Amino acid sequence: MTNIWWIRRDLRLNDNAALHSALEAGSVLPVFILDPAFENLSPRRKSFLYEGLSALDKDLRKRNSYLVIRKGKPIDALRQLFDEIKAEAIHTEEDYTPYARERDALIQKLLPLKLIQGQTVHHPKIIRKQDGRPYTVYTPYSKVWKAQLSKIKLHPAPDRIDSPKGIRSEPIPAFETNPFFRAGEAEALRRLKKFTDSPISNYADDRNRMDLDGTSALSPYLRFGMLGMRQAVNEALTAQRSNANAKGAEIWLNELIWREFYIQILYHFPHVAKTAFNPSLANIPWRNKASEYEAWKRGETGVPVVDAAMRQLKETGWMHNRARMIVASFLVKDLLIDWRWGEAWFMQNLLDGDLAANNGGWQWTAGTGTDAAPYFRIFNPVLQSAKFDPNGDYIRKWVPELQKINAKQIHAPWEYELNIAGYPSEPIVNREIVKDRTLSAYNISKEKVR
DNA sequence: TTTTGAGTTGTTCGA
DNA sequence: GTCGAACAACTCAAA
Repeated sequence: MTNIWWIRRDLRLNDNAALHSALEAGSVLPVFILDPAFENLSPRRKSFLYEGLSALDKDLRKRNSYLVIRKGKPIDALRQLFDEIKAEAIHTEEDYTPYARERDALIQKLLPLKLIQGQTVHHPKIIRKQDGRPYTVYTPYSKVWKAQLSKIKLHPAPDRIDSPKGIRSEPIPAFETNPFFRAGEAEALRRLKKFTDSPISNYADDRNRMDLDGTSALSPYLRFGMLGMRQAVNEALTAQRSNANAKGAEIWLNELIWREFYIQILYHFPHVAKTAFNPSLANIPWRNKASEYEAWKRGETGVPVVDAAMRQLKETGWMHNRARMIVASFLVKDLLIDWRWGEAWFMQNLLDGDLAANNGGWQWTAGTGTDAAPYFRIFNPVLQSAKFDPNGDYIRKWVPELQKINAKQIHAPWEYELNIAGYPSEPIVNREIVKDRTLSAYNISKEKVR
């Protein structure tokens, strides 16, 4: 009997729990469904997915199998396919977003759908406080997460996958290769090795430097499961045992745990997808000036580090983590634009756009999220720029208009009478008014609830 | 129930 | 240039 391996966010053969489960049951048909819900993703992001599917198909063909693509609502496509091949069951990696949970619950009523845990190390419902409620603070959560970690034994990629022949498949949609991020499992593993070979040793310091390749840049691969979370954690644990890498590995492991923390937050508090986690900050009177939002999206705010980061996003589909915080703080605190506007833009454009992590990050910056937002957490983009891009190399790379500006002047060119062709002479907002304006808007929301 | 210690990622100011 | 303190008040988690 044939079992369907329904691929969603696990485009890999190594350590794939759903594939493993399907293989134990018999012959396996790998299936990916092009859901109309993908339509509003950026072309770059869709390309990353399609290239990933193409890479997966090639890997499957080396193992006597192939990828079947179907289009439409998953429930319809699966019922059709299920009848067509007289399948025994559908095995799939459990996904925890509200959309996925609703979709899968509906399908489970009609078809034998087996949800296999694999997206996270710990299932989001496992880690709880003594009183049984989920954690809402990262540090105690992470301690328990680590304490409950047992030895990770990875499932190797299967040598051979036997699949029924000749099942109809849609073609993989055309895609453009992204020179900054090639998709696929082989590329993910290459990057993982490259990162743990070297940058991880300086990760503690360099991960914040926008001008260096100090981060793992694995997020797009983790997002689509071209690399599994367990594989990444396993590497972090291995690196922790080496003297040179121990500190960096510990910090990297914590970053990985942040991923699971936010997956868990979304799982237990699905309202965060729509509104503030903290109810007292759900009624901030945003300014929401559309022209400023557009300038932010285009990278034309007149603040070099913000513009560089926004252009990096547009050109590559990825943004350095430090830069994400800076542009988010600028949109929310300096322009007083609803964090959900920024969240939506990131979601559309980031290759790694993931509801849980993206929402968690935005709510954190906005101060509406799980940790209490100290009033003083308003980033000064000029200071951040000077600190984390000291020579201005990151800015020059993405904002060609500033190519000739020196390291001293590049962070705040408006302070020098430079007259730069094609670049705003002043930032779109005067920072002197920002702090008061933002704090009073936040206080209005707090008072409404009180 | 009460108490206690702690909480990712900053900025500004003055010594 | 460097350093430490102040910036508020609140909620969470555990004892």
